[in-house]
Amino acid sequence: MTNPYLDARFQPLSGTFIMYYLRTPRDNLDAIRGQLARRGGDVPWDRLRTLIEQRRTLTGQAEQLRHELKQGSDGVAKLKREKQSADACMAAMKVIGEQIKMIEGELRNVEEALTDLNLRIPNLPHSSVPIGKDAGDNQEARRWGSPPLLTTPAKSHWELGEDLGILDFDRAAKISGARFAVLTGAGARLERALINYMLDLHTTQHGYREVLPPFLVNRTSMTATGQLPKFEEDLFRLSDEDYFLIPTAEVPVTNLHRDEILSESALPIRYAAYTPCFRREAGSYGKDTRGLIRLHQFNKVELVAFAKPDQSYEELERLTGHAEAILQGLGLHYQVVTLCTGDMGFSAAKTYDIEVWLPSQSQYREISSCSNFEGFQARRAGIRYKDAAGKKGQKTEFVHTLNGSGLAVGRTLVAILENYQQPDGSVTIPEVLRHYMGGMERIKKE
RNA sequence: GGAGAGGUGGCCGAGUGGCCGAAGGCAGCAGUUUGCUAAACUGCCGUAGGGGGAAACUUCUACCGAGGGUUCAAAUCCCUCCCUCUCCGCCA
Repeated sequence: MTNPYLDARFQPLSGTFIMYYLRTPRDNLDAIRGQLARRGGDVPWDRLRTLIEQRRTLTGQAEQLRHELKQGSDGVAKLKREKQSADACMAAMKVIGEQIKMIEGELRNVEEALTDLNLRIPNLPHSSVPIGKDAGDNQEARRWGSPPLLTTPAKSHWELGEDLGILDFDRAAKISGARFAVLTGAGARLERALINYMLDLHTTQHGYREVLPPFLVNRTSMTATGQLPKFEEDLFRLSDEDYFLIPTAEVPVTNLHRDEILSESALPIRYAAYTPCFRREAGSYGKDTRGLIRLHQFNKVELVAFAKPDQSYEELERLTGHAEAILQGLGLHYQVVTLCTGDMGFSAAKTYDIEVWLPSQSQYREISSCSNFEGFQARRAGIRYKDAAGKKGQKTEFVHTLNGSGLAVGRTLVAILENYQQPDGSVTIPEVLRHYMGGMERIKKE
């Protein structure tokens, strides 16, 4: 049995990951089982338990034998130095060596099975997360602003955009296919203005360091943040190389510190990154087929944070607030909801979604998702921290990782078109964006 | 794509089969000393897992890019892969 996630073509996941992950379930398998039951899902607990037992037994045997081998080999060296015959000892050690190989073979099989299984177990929800089975059980946390007062029936963003000549879906379909869009003229510039506005606000007002990462990443990175092994069908992958197009900047940016030990004084570390995002959208046939809401490629400014465990929930509130600040600056009405256990993503311990008001649909649509992953990604990625001074007794611990969209740029553009539409079909540009638009105040038909 | 050189602890850098978890140096930490931030000296100073101990600590195992192999014994020998650097080609 081969495990592609430990494939030697790429850096395998660190030993740290494997050991920790195997250990936790053993210590409190039942507690974890209980917590996990709240999010539904299926974990083969008996098989897990058996594998853990097997691993423990085999590891003990292997260590004992290796110890004997080491002693014996040292004995051989000593005998040879004293010009005595070591043949008997060498023969005995050869037997032990063979036993070790056998046991290590079994151990490898058990560890691969265990690793693969562990990688497919979702994160435990935080105690403050409401229990529920789907989006209907999410809880509204707060609302900001109010819907715009439109004097005419609200047009959809694709009608507005196509009428204004700034959105072109037909040509996008010709060049690429369904679920792609072309922005032109003031539309392209508005998208770029939004990216700049968001990055500028986060880097100058909110304390984030800007990052421009690769958009293609390897399998190990995808596994570390939790997209793999379970969700490969959601990703675009190159056929000739084992590279994946990132579905979010969370992947490259979180992996920035993979297999590193950060100094405690450096925390929290905050990054803001603009990247395009690529998603297969498998299984979403028929949903949001028109417009910019659900595309195979879209732009996003992502916020990523690494925090000490005792500060990560404070950080989640702060990060969510930073995403909200963008919407407030743009004057867009939104609500924040706390996702219930059944609606949360695989890797998250707690998630807030920010949903912006879309007049044409008379509903709130997700524009940001802010999550605390606690140690889930950090364990998979081997991201730890330690006191800078390296004082005695200072334990290296896993950091908590967080991230959130700040914001999804395409959907923000949608919200602006729809919320700022005028009776004549033009669109007013929010104040804060005007200097990024060369002073333009309104998008009119060209 | 072609040719070559390399990957050792936070960093630099020794180490071509056993006495090597790894010399030495730098940085860091603790302390001593000199009437000041500078210097000298001494000690400590990787990660993970298991056992023992209240703890300081101790003991076992693994790790010298990754994986496999040879051997009683591998940082050291062999194979595969990944990565980095230099030169040529190509290209933004």
